[in-house]
Amino acid sequence: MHFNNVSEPVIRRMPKYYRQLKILHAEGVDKVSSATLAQLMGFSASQIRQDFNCFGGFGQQGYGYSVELLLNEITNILALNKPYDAVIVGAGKIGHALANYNGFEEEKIYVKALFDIDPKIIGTVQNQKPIYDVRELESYIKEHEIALGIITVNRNSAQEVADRMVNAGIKAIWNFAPIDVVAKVPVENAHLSDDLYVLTYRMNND
Amino acid sequence: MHFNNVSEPVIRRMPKYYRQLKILHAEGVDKVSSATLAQLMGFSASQIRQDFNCFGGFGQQGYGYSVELLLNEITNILALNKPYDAVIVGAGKIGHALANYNGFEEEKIYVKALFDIDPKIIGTVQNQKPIYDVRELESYIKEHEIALGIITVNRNSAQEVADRMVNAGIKAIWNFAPIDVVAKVPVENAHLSDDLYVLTYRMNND
DNA sequence: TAGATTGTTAATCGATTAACAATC
DNA sequence: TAGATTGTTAATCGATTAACAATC
Repeated sequence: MHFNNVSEPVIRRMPKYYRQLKILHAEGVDKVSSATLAQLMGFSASQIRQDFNCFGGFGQQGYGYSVELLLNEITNILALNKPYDAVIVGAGKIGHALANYNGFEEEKIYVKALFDIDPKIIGTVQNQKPIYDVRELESYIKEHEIALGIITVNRNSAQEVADRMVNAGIKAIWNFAPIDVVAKVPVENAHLSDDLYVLTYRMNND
Repeated sequence: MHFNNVSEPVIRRMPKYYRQLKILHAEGVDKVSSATLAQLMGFSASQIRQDFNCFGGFGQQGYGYSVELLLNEITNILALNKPYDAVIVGAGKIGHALANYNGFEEEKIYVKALFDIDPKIIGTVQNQKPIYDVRELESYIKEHEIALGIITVNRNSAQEVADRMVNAGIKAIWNFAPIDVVAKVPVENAHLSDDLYVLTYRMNND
């Protein structure tokens, strides 16, 4: 699959459709119209139809959309139909929280190992996840064909870690350090506190 | 301060300016032009000037922007010039990771307590943060005039916790449960995995 | 068939970029 | 003063919404 000319806002809405359709599917709903989905999600029906039609026509005139079929299509679009192995660099609180988040395995994203520089925790296993010396990062990524690199180190080391991940052949980076990491592979910079500042803004300006 | 008609995209860029200006300020830079900032941040100079002028004219023709003055203005706009007390409901891994995140106190956001339903941890203190019975949530919020409620429970309890927070007088909600929480106060739903799915999409479609 | 709802084109709306006069 | 850069208006671009023919 290769979709070109799909705009950023459309891509960002796809995970939201995915979540909503999983809920409908779990509830046993088997068809949904763009109008119903619009009401559930707070989008316009028109936008929903436009969005889906960026990837092909998944509906049926006069009927609507089959929840199961649409969910399958979106699963494929988001490439969540296959497993991904991941590593986390930075075995601090956030690293461990992510390592133990159950939602990942539900989507076949498997955190295989954590990496750190602290000799006190290197070599230990926490919640079935081994913690290795970060010096072994490149060889581990290569040997285990790790696709996803998760960065939970401090802001000073984040870019260096990203560079090393890319050199070792990682396919995408999810960065939680409060800095914009740059790489030639796809990157998502989480920037949690940006959302928090939007909250403080709204608390005082709404 | 009350700014109306500031569009969503502009609001979402303000934290990014804030971060960049803090860096420049820490580096001792004392003036910056929209062109320089544009280059640093990957925005257009025109957009930067438009954004700032939503809130007032902070620059000087022929000179540019004073880093310190601009940082102060944006700090005020984001209302980060005063302290906020916060509580976290859900003392699991993510709850603890957030409770111990140093970046908060840097912005005068103080996590005063965590709440949980697990009798095994209720009454304990972890990293200087007490864990209380969630039944005490409302009275604690009222008594300590807590402004910010952070939700790190599972998806089934998140909306109920949000409702209880609002009833107790909380001013804003930051939700990490994988569901859209709705409230009459400002809410940010983190939805971390949405970003992850954008990564899997891009891994396969770029 | 008639009713419903999609797929898709056209119209509108809003956000970004360009341009330039104001002015430091 | 001359050069630089803002603040702001106008032009462009892109995203959303409206409309409706196609069709199940």
